[in-house]
Amino acid sequence: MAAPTPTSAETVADPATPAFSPLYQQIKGLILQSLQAGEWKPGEAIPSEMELAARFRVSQGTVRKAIDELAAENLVVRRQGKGTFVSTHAEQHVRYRFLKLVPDSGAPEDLPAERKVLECRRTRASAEVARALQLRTGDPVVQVRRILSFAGRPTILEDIWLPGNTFKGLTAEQMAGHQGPTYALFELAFGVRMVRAEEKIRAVAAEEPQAALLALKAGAPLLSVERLSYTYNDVPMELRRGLYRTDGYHYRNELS
Amino acid sequence: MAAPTPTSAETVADPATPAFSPLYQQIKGLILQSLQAGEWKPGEAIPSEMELAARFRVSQGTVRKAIDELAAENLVVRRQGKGTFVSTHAEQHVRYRFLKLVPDSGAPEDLPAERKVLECRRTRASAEVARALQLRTGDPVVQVRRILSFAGRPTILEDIWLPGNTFKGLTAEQMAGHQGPTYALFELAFGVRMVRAEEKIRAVAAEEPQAALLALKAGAPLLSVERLSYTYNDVPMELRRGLYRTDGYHYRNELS
DNA sequence: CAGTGGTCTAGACCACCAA
DNA sequence: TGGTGGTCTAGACCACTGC
Repeated sequence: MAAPTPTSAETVADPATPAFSPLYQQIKGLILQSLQAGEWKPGEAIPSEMELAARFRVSQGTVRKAIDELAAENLVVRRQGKGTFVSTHAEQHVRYRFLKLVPDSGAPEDLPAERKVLECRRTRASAEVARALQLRTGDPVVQVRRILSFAGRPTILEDIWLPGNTFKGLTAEQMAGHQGPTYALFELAFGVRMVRAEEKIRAVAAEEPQAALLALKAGAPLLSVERLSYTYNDVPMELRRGLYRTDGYHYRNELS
Repeated sequence: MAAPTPTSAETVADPATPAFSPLYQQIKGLILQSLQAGEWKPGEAIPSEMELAARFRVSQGTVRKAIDELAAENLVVRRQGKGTFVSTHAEQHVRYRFLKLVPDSGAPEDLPAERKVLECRRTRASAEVARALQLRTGDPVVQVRRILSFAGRPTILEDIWLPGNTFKGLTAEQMAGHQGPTYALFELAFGVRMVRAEEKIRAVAAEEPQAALLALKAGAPLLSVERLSYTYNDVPMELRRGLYRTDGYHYRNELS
């Protein structure tokens, strides 16, 4: 910008933005819009800081601070000398970004989670599922039930609910056959990027239908992990309820 | 610094720092040293950015970036118009910084955790405890066992192990009688600030001695939360093993 | 080598807070 | 009112990457 009025909103390229907030926040918002509009696909590079600075008519430092925040939220990844890239669940250095279950014996290793899809069908949202996914009760949803095995042993029994409209046409074959994390499949096949998630964790006793699937006796303690995943703009896009065996594995968390 | 050699280490005030890293990282290290040396106590303000810039002979922007990182790690808290303050577990806006158990029914509320100390004694480190706390087997440790009750119901049974030398003289009366979080007591009485922690979470079945203390039948599922807390410099200072009831409460976690 | 992100500076001004 | 953190700029140089 030419005139020294850094805090005024109107100086920004896109006049539709009404916010009165720091310039870098507005820039962040604009980049975010391009991100969710799909202007740059997951794994691709976004324009360089200089380009963005020119596009938005602000200094490089301001763009930099905007991207800093996006990087802190794991929406983009910076690579020195190369550029800034849209985050993706594929080719993530940590194979499973949202899975915090690790073997008791040190390193997460490769965890070549074998997937077995038990069920994948269109159904209607229960009241509980509807509330979580911000749908109406009875709206179409896709439900998937599967078992993940580590080192040949069934370890996680998972139920997944997805909004039926967005995930129209998801098949058991896709869920079973794809490479890499399931969230990578969602990116490629449905253009849905899970950006953050909240988990509610409880200890529960295995009940009979599930216990058998995990090769356990009824009553055995299991970790119940209920995960609600969000895309951009805090839109919930997936509800997951996992039952984790924690003999030999544990859920690892870092606090600060 | 006068000459434009920003990346060289020797230009920094304290010549003892050998690192070859960005200037702001070195500054961060120096502030960190003052922090752990107790130059500023928890809750107190650290010098202003301008003062620190003058002390270290760098620009305000460089100090700023150093403090940014410290703030991101929750070691200090910035308050616009007032200053930057050393973090403390007392007067934390979230009463319990490391406790992620919340009631199923929405708001964390006040959670007036009633504490009942069952045991507080000096003993010797088992192999397992010694390994976690980086002591030798048989070294003196203080062990505390207590029950936390929420809304009058015993909910958490906790065993705590602390290095005996640092926590010499910790009494059951202190553990029971202090105001606010236990970590605030540790700051005040022993000058130990817990800065980050790692947790390993498992589902276990309640065994007999513990089940009774939590008013449960043996075999009931419990969340086992093993927490290793660190002070500055990644020195482990506390091992905690909690058994959480998760009927009515859950462990809440955010992923990104 | 050119292009990218990363660091550092110096100076201006803003927003907030307390006396 | 003066001091604090917060924002923004413009320009210089460094470190890494790939051609």
